[in-house]
Amino acid sequence: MILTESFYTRKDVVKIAKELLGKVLVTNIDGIQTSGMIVETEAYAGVGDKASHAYGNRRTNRTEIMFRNGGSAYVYLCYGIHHLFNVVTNVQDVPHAVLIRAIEPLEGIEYMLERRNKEKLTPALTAGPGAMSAALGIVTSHTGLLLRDDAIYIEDRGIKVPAKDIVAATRVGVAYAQEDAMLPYRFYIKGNKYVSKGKGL
DNA sequence: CAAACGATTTTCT
DNA sequence: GAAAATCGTTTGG
Repeated sequence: MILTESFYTRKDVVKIAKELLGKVLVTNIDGIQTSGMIVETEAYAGVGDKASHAYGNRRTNRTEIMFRNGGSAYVYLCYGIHHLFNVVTNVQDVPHAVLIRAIEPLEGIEYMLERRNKEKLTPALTAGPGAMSAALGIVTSHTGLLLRDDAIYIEDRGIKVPAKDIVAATRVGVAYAQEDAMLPYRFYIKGNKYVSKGKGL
């Protein structure tokens, strides 16, 4: 079943990040359906989190999406090249989000390979936030879409991830966040090949 | 209005 | 292992 608004509007973004592991992210873009199981996420706890774009209640045109009610997509362009896909959580005016960092390809693998200009399936196809977005066809113009729309949604296919297979670690690429960079806000499925290497693990 | 920078990936040495 | 690619957002003048 497709996750409903009540899944996203809960207040514990760290818990949601953990629960998203094993869920299936589906995109329907340009008439092509592609999907993959989420194997790696990161929580961004809004106002009090220096690594978040919304730290200190910073409200700009770009971050406005995060202040919405949970269940929207927040797509951000990084380094002018990479489209990073986030899920907005919590209720209106609380800018929490979960960055989806990696998936294990399920459907439409041939189209993902084509989008990424690759010949054969390797973990590099979807391991990492920029790579994953490219494979699924996600771009910044999808920001603000509801995750209940046809274009992008997340569903529960009954995949259960045992608690012992969920690993908590520090987030990637947020060294500038000082003490908040030490928080165990990154979660991934132990042993899964499609988990990104990151930089400091 | 101009300048600096980044929740990354790829490629070259 | 190191550096480049590349542009929207943010911040300062």
